[in-house]
Amino acid sequence: MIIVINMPKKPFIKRRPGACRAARRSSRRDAILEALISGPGHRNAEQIHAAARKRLPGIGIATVYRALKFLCGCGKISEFIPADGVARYEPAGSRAHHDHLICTSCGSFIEAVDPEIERLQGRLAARHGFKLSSHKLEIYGLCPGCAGTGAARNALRRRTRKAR
Amino acid sequence: MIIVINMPKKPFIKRRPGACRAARRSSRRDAILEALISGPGHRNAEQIHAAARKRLPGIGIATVYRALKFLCGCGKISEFIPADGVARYEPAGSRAHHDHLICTSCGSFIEAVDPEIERLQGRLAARHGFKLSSHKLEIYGLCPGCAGTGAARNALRRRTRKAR
DNA sequence: GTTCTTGCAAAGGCTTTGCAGTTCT
DNA sequence: AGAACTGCAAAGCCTTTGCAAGAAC
Repeated sequence: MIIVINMPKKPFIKRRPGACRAARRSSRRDAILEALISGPGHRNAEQIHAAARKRLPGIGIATVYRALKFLCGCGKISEFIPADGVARYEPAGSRAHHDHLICTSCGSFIEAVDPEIERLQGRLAARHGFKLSSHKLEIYGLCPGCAGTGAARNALRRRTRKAR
Repeated sequence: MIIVINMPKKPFIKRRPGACRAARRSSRRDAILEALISGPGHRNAEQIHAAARKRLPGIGIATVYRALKFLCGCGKISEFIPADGVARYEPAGSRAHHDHLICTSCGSFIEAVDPEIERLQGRLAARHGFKLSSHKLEIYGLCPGCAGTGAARNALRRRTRKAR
């Protein structure tokens, strides 16, 4: 698979006249971004490292961390840090913004979004004089699979139907 | 200041018949909880350690971490982990649930809550078959003080007035 | 006396950084 | 050639854990 990566051709950070800090194309970053795009979302640095290693066996973990930071800075990927404190990454742009439903039993993530909540967040920020730039909503609970008894599942199903 | 701490008198975790794991009263936990209650919210373990040290100079950082975990388990305090990955703590119960507006410039936290957002979160969870147990909403942006130019501040003020 | 708590130091997990060599422009 | 990128190992940070000593019940 070939992925158009569209790295910045122009310097993306200027520090001082002498040091231009132009970003260069690099096979490692390509491999990392490819690995990120072609695999499942919500993976941590270690998992992305493992995936990138399949493409470029010698790639080091430090390079992965540096690339992830770089790609975040470029806006090509986005970082998200759940309650366990371990950063997860996912491609940005390719998918719309979403929040996360996180199962406290099996650890799985579900992506979800509610336009009305999004809107109300803006209102809440404005109400406190905040200039909103981003937000993170994480909902913890039990996923349908872990919710337990059949009774509980049925109750859930009923509520779900109603909400839709 | 004297604070009624109301530690569990009964065992709060049972492991096996022999080992009862009853929680015992301890001056360290008292000091840590007092420090937490009497100071500002949203402090990390290190800051709480410093505050507790003023009451009990010899107290160790490990004890602080253990006490914070214990107090979370008791439900006396609540933990919250923002995007920097460093846990913050605040007394629970004394104040209602709230979300956080976090300034990306000066790092300050503002507590806020929107009942409608709370309600919609329940709906969103139900829609995906999730049995909601808790949630975390963090809104990142610029606080009024950091919002920059007077023009930006005025714009904010205008929007704020409107939202109210 | 048994069980829980504590301080210290060591270790743990995740992430960043220093450095010397390599690659890109 | 100059500047950025890389791998490795070491260090950093926050947090947890092992252990022997102390305190509570």
